[in-house]
Amino acid sequence: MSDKKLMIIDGNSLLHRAFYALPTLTTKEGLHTNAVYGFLTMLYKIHDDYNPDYIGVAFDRKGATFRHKEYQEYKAGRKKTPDELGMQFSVLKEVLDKLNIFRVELEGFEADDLAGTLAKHGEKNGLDVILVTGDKDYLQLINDKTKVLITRKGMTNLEVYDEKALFERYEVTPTQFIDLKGLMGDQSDNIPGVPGVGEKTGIKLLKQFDSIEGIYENIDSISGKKLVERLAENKQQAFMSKRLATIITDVPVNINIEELKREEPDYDELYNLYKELEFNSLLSKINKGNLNTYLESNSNNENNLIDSIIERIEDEKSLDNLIKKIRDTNELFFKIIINGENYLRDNIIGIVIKTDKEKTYYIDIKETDDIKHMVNRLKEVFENESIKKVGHNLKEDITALLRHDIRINGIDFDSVIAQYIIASSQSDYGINKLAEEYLHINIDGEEEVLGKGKKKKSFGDISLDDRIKYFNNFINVLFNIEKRLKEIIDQQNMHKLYYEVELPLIEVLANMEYEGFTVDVARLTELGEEFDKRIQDLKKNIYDLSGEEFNINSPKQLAEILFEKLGLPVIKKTKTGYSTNAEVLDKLKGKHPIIEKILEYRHVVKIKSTYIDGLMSQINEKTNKVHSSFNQTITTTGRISSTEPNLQNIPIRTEEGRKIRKVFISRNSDYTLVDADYSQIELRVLAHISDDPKLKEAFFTGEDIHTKTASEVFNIPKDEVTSLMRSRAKAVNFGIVYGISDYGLSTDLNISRKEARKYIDNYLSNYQKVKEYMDSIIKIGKEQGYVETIFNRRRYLPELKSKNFNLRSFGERTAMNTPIQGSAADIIKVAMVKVYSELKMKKMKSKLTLQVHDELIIEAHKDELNEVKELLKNLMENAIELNVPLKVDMETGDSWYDTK
DNA sequence: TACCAAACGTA
DNA sequence: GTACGTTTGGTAG
Repeated sequence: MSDKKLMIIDGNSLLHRAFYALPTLTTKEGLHTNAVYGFLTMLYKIHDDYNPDYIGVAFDRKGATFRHKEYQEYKAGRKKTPDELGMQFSVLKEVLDKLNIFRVELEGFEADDLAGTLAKHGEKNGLDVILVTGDKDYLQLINDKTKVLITRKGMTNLEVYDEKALFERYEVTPTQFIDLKGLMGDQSDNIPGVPGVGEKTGIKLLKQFDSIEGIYENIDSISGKKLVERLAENKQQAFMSKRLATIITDVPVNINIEELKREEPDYDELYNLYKELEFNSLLSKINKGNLNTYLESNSNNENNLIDSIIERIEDEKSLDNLIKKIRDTNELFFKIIINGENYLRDNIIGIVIKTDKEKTYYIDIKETDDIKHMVNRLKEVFENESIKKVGHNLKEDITALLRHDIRINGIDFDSVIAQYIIASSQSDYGINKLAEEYLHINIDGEEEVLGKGKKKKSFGDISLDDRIKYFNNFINVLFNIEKRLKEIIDQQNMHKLYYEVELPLIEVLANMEYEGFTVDVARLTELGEEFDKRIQDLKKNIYDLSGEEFNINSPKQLAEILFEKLGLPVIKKTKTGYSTNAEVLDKLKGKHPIIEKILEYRHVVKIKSTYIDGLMSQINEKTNKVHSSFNQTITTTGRISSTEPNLQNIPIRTEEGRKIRKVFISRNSDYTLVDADYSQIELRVLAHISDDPKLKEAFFTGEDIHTKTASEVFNIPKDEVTSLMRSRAKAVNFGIVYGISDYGLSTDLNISRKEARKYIDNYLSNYQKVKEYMDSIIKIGKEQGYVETIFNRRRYLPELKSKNFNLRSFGERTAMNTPIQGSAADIIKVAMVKVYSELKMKKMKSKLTLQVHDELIIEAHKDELNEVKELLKNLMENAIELNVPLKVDMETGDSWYDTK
């Protein structure tokens, strides 16, 4: 076995190299980090390549060294270290400290002397020494125990020098390398050497006479008159140069080699530091092991991390024992595992459970009988209110269990929902992401285990061992992050938001998904045929008018017809070509009869493809229902989103589109639909937040808000407001809610920017406290880095500090809009929770079916209709108390179309 | 196959 | 000007 390895790095040399090798890199605070980043990249690489047992980094100490005493001009004329590099030294040292890597510097000595001394220490202790530097002087330190790595450009390119490599390159021994430099000199250190002697002559002389001493002893036998003359003239200089070039290997420094022993980094602090330095690509380097390695190496720390023995539950007895244990601890961390993605459709194939830190339990479920049996045995546990349930995406587990007639009680924590309210802009809340952020470990996520895209596998497709490994990590991470997430939630005043809004909402959404929305399939089919006919007619019409057949769905082909073949004027361009959107086509109306046909075609095709065909493909054939997913963690503002199908964008604005709503019906004739929507909720929220007396007044008197706004903005009595004025005022109100800009309003209303500015100024001078709100929220957002809703839901807005005008302006608009949109979202969520609880408590048959941002739809049993209408209106209007009343309009009908 | 841009539906 | 999701065509791999 080879000897243990000591790696010594010249910190100064490598940081310099890295600085000049890499382009400028700064954090958003403006801290330069390119050299540190380059250094670390190289460090990780050589560390991986050589895996040293001991490691140390040497630095120069500012000020004079013994070399300056010998020769005042030493290193004179060197360019001053640029500030951008200078500042990075302390950063690097901080990182090294977190990495637990030994570093040394000493007054009066340079990094190479310290490195040389450490190298000798190492050799004496029987270690193989590896010196890492960008400085060729180190080559003199080579011997059979010691080699030198010299960086070339690109930082991670290294030349390895041992005695053999050195001789091949310079034809000298390591000691002769000092003599060579004494003769040649070194411009960068301002070492003079012997003028006229360069590498070639130097090597020739040393081959012949071995050393500078040898050369001068035999100076008479050297051929070349000029050369001899120069050598004689500069004898003293040559010897001095040799002394300057000699690396000191006995620096009086008291170091025990054991201090250099490789240790584990301070994971948490290192993680935070890398985050601060924005070294995101290095985060994964912090720990490459799997969870168990991490848990073992940290088993003593205060997080009280657990090991992860896995017990498979395969018989009645062990299941009984497990259930007993769960009753004892009163805590159930779990995940239901299904064979697919859809918890409403795909079957359960396993359950992973953790109830204390000792063990992970895995229940493998092979057949349908097993599901019934195993799941039913656990039913009492799941339904027991006093056993706290902790999960990761609990909506999935709730729906899966609903299918087995189990209603989970005692929901205590969901890590996905927690992380969402902590960081609503995040797009991936996978367990591996949480593991990385809170435990600083890398585990394989779902994508690593199952793949993605078309080739994505199901959990049933991978081996049981792999499945257990994944879910063992999964449940251990969940077990270990819960406390920390709860702390953050409390710290950020989001306790109420989490425990009274988001957490109870999970069950509400799960039930909405489970119940679904019934579709009148026959009617949908009929509509499809109708639309199909119209599409065919329009197609023919368009081909006739254009003189050729083309793909009307292709904006590219359509543009070619319109703007090249028919020569219509180009109104707008997209980044890939001509714009053909509805706005453009609208302006082309009247210039050619084809335009209107295309607009109509587009509209009809949209409805057919998205809302007829799209909807049709989502219907459960047995029940005629669609079960949309209501996602609680997508939007940055706190709204819910809906997918597969998206029931939140079913057409309403045109009669054509609105017809789609006729196919959304109640499950049977015992039920009917009740649709309740908040009137002007966002403007009411604005009135509340800004406390503007004029705006509030409108909501107390019940007058038409847009008419009122028009009379303010245009400074005329209300009864003189025309419909054009009202519609413009309506646009102003929208603009206010969206975070007004003259540019936006001008394009919306098709007026000049100046005119739009005038409207806005008029508005804001009438509603002064609204203006104060808009100004202050931007300021607050900039100062604290985030804005909040009335339930302290946060959205971070780094854009507010951007130097880019467009980005900063966007930040300002979202700062204005998010508290409004987000608070409205908070309010309707509270209403949903209250309505759901009320229906549940009263054991009513009516079901909450859909939410569309400011609107709730209930499928009401006809026997309960009046009660439902009353509680719905009541709970929505009194969901929370604002400075202004909340108003709800309500309609009943046999289809969604009829609830208008 | 995978991903993007354009277009368009909602609050 | 805010916040979303789906369909389509077109292109890059």
